[in-house]
Amino acid sequence: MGIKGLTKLLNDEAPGCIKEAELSSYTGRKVAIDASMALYQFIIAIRSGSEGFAAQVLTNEQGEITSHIQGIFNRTIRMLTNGIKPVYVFDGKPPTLKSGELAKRMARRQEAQSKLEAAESVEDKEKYGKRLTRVTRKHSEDAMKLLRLMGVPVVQAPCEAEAQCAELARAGKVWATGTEDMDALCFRTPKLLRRLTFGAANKQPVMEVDYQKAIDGLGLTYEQFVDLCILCGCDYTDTIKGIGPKTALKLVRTHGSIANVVRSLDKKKYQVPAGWIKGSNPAPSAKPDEATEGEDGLEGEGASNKENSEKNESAPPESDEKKKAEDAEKADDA
DNA sequence: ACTCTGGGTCAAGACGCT
DNA sequence: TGACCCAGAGT
DNA sequence: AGCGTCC
Repeated sequence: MGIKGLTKLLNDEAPGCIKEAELSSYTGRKVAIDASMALYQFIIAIRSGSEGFAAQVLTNEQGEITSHIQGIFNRTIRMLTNGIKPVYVFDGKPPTLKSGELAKRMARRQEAQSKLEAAESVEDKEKYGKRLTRVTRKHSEDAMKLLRLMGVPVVQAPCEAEAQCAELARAGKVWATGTEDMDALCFRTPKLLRRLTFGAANKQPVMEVDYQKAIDGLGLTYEQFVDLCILCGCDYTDTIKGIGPKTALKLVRTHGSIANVVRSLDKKKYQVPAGWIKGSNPAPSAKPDEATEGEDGLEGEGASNKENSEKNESAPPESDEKKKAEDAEKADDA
């Protein structure tokens, strides 16, 4: 996923929305985390790197992967001891809008598959092996079980995890979304935290993005911001050749909406992909049942964040969210 | 000359001992 | 996937 | 900081 070049664009055009802070300044906060994303990173990264052989994931006696368990266990412990309260959100059914992108991924997957079979060198084998890595249903269930046993709240999202994270944040159930993926901003998470890790070799500070300051800084409404993201290139649509972040921002500012932008484009110069955005913008509303209500202005989260520390009521936030989402169908990979 | 896009690359966790 | 670098196209 | 280990 991800919006191509959004970080850089925000840095250039709305610098006020990004700030860096020490981990300690987040103690006491609840943070929603996209679990599938984390699991994927762990499975990619946690390997026994024997020299001369392709690095292997950790497994149990049955040959089942355990890297994700190592990873999520350590990280969660680390967060808890640092006073951060994670809420892990698991993906549900992928939105149908995304099917195009998913098909592309499948194609890339198969390409990697065949390249792996043809691979000679250790490096190639490793490279293509990693490219084949996926988070399966089983991995998610392992993680859920572990987290429940640890007493850490788990949420099953009806659809995309990032969307549910943002929704939890908007509802004040958590203070922020912790992710590397800027998509969460499109779902209006009031705060987005990047690099929320606690490695002993503490590399870089936490990066905090404020949603309200971001759209204010860009001078856009929420709808325009979504339009901008679509133009920049996201998971839901193809892009228009020749239009990147900079010009996309310029165009949206000038024309007000994506529909107007498309209308005013010189079609000879820019090829608009077939079947592109019709009239109204299809905001990636990823919560079929949940997010549609409560569309009204939910002010005050972004600006007056300091007071929110008291928002952490003693009860874990999972109870009602979970119920609603429990029956949602899950994506599974064959 | 400058700005931007696009296509390539690479790396991707966390611990504890030294 | 995202960050980065470099090449090339466009302004 | 670097490096081996985690299964």
